[in-house]
Amino acid sequence: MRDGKVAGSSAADVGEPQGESDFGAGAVLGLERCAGVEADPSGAPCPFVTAQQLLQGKWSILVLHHLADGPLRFNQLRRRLPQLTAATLTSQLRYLEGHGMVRRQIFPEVPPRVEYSLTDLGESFKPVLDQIQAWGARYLERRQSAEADDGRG
Amino acid sequence: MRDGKVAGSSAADVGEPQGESDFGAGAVLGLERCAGVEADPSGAPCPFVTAQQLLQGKWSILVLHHLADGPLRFNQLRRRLPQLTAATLTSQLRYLEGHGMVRRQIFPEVPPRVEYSLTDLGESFKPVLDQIQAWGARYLERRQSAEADDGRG
DNA sequence: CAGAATCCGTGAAGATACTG
DNA sequence: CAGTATCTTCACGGATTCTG
Repeated sequence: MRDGKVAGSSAADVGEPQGESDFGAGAVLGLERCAGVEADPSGAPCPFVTAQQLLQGKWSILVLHHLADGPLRFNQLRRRLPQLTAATLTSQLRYLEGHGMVRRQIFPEVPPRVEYSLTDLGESFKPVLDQIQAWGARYLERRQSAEADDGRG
Repeated sequence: MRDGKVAGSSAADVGEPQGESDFGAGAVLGLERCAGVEADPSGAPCPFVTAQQLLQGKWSILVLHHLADGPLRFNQLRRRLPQLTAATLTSQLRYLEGHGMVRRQIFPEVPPRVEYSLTDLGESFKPVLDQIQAWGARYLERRQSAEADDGRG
């Protein structure tokens, strides 16, 4: 659904760069019961399912990563993710915003300006990004080794 | 493609629970150039793109998480992920195996038995899972707070 | 500059039935 | 038990067009 019409729901539409009311918009991840994870039979939702739903997308990690460097404007993000079209970027941004990961600040200037930044919850995602980067590097190293050792049947 | 016919390609088909040749099967993530990430203009592939491609799926994280607890048989995994059909699980497993994350050991016993476990590379993913869990928990906490504070518009 | 609306292609995931 | 094969669906993401 995140692709359809949302029509300016949250308070970020008023036109002032406030910084609160990031969360609690009602749009939360569809937290299933972890599909039977044994780690927490108390009935609590599974963090992994939660994370999976957020990271499911093709760009979520990338967007969050770029935003982790600091606030960015719409087209700045586009520049960093050339393969991402405006429509998709908007969807991703709205999705992340709806989940309290990203904050949207509108500056009512003459040239319209909108800045995206990580919320507190989004900031808390940084360690994940950090580990992901570390793992990715390891993966790439392994790949190098595999290439160097390629053809040894 | 990971959904189509693979017809026993890797060496894990021979019938003995060996433990090498996990990697280097040739099937590696399509490492793009990070879509213009400024963090590494040297031309190296982006770890985030790599990770994103692996985590793209709907179940990858869950499967890896369960496997992180220790080796599991096919139906053990199915039991832990009831919503996952056999076909999809097979695809996921093959996908992860092809990327060197998961090892498949076939025990040529009378009741057919196959065990899945994390490879060394898969083990190296554990920190990511750990951080994901930590973040997920934080997200859920935030959600609780938001619910408790709901309606304050 | 920033975003909305719409249509469309792809492919991952699900259901079902069959195999060894 | 541990898959495999096929069909179908549908959400994701892309291209295009239009607005303020």
